[in-house]
Amino acid sequence: MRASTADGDQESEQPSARPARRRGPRPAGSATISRVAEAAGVSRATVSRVMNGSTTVAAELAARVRAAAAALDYEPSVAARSLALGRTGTISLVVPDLSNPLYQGVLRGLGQAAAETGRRLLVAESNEDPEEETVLALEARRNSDGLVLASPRAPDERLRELGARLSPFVLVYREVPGCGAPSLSVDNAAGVADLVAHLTGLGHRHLVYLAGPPGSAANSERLAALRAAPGLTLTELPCGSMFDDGHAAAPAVVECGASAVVGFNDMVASGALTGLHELGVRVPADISVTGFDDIPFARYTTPPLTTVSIPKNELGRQAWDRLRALMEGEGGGYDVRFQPRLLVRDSTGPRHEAPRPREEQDGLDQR
Amino acid sequence: MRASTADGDQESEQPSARPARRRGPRPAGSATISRVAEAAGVSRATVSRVMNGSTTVAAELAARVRAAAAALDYEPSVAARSLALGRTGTISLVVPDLSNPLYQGVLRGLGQAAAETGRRLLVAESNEDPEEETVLALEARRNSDGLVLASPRAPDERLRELGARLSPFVLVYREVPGCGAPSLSVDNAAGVADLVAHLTGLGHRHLVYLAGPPGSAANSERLAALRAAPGLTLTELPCGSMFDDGHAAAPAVVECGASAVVGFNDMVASGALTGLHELGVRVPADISVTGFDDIPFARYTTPPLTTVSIPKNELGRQAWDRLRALMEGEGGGYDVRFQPRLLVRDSTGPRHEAPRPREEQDGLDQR
DNA sequence: ATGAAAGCGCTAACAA
DNA sequence: TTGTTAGCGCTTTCAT
Repeated sequence: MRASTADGDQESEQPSARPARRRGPRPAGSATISRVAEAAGVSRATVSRVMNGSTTVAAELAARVRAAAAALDYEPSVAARSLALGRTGTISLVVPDLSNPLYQGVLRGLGQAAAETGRRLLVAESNEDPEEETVLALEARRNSDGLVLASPRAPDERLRELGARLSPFVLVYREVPGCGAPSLSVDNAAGVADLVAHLTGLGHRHLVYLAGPPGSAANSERLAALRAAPGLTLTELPCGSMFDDGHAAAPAVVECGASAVVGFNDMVASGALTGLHELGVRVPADISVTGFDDIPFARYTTPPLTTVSIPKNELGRQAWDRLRALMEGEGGGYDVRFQPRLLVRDSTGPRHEAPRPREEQDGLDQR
Repeated sequence: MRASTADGDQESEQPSARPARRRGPRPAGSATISRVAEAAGVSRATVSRVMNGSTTVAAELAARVRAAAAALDYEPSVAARSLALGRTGTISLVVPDLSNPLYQGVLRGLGQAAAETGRRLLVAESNEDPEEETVLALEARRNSDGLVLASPRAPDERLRELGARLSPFVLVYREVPGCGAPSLSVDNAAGVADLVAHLTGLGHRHLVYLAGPPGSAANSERLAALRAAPGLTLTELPCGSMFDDGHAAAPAVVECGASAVVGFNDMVASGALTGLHELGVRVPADISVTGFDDIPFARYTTPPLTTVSIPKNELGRQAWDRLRALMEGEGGGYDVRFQPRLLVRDSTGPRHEAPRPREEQDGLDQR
């Protein structure tokens, strides 16, 4: 009689057709440490020592063990080691959205840094659901020795109450004082200040901000910094975070009479670039455009986008450093805020005397 | 006296300064199944049954167990379960380069699909090193129950000899008959055929192909399909796979007199678009341009790029389906080749009578 | 329906 | 230097 598990019925009478589901943990009939010990005529402890590079093993024995291991294709069981050692050799990353270049950057940086010390990386994506994020974080944490969490929207409160169970972990793109994790974030205000200095240096006095999603902390910070800039006329246009949002905003941009547009991020700025182009507005001759983030795409827009570069990969690498320190019981609980770097490309230029064929050359400018 | 394990000597006399490295697997003083059993006054077996949703437990007992578990913040040890069960609940993905949209797509698709069944995903990146890829694959495989491998450059030979140790695994973007893994790939020839049909339908008879890296299988297939197209004049230009490669090729493109350019991929095509623009050549009025892959960026070039879309996410999702089938001992070892889909956007148009101000209106066209 | 007991494969005191 | 002996925390026959 066939096994009565939910198997799906194949051809009836061929007991050897399928790979015969085993029960034990070992991949195939793969060797265990005991078998190697037996084959080499030593104890399991000795095999363990050899496999872990302990120097206190006689050369002759070590050689015998290695030979036996090789002969048997022995590979230590990761699960068994994890259980005995109390650590998995894996860390995890949870992010809202893997299609976002911001998170892709930290994924790469983190992955590479962790790989250099032989750690594996578990990744999970929450699809922008903050609740899901915390659940995933917990889950991920249980499966690894440490966590890097990018959770831009989960309430501070929640993170604080979860802190203990998530630890050791580090936060990226965000600061949550009192949650028990160091945080690696970006100084948006500084980035905006650089942008503003660049733009005013080019003679621009009236800027229009293409605002990001209202819930976004990055947006709030960038907006606040913009508002705080002295001697500037600022028009704020609700926009979004996607290309199409920026594209749709183009008419309003020319309408408002600003000589430079500051996009919430590079996608929005690129969209604006395209929209402006379609409207016959020349960039940067008629109007300047800036982005934020420096996504890979930004170098290839027409014209290439002036933007503020944030060290995405570096954030990931450093997240690993911090996490490792934490896992090893070192300190390292302080926060750091990365200073972004202005990248001047071709989408910004000097403010033209008569920006565009518009009647209201109003008195907003100060010269 | 302090534990004499290799601890690194810090300040001597402050036993409580650092978090006191424990030895056991449990995160903090977290509860074990034994403690829960004790608290609930039942055996560990019963706790296990309750935690795993066995129905054969008296309601009253189950409730008591659940209460105890909750009170103690009990969370089963993943490592212990893995060891006892012989599986980890994790699968892994190894790719050459996480910054490549092709692999990002499968990462997302695979991750989401696996998450839906509660599996975790381990990812590793080889930085384009084929040798490293196989090492990572082995490594990854040992840490998980199954593997999805994108290894465009590792020799067939190597993959075949590793097959047994990698299994169960599935190959993406590649076919390696006899290696023991089903493969999910893309029908490049069909994609090219669609492209050619589209282009010839618009009157183009002379195409220029911006070739990808010589080692790339995708390039060979696309090129072969192009060569096989009847009634066409084909110019082949060595190019590459990056934006700058395409950009640099622009002069040669106009030089060769073709009325349409077929880029190896979207990056190259975008670069060509930009280069052509700089040379004052209008697209698609003067010349048509096509890409391949449909990366996110392709929608936003100017003009938006006509390209061949390959189902990147779907590849990932299906990879999961196949892998699951394999892990469960079902069949599913057959290969599938995805049919790409032509996406006509604005970078292609009818061949103009007098394409560009060039003297040699040679007799290559047939009408 | 429940419990006792035997592992899963490895590591690390401790003894020798 | 090497082996012995306990576990690490969970699952699962096998009895009851």
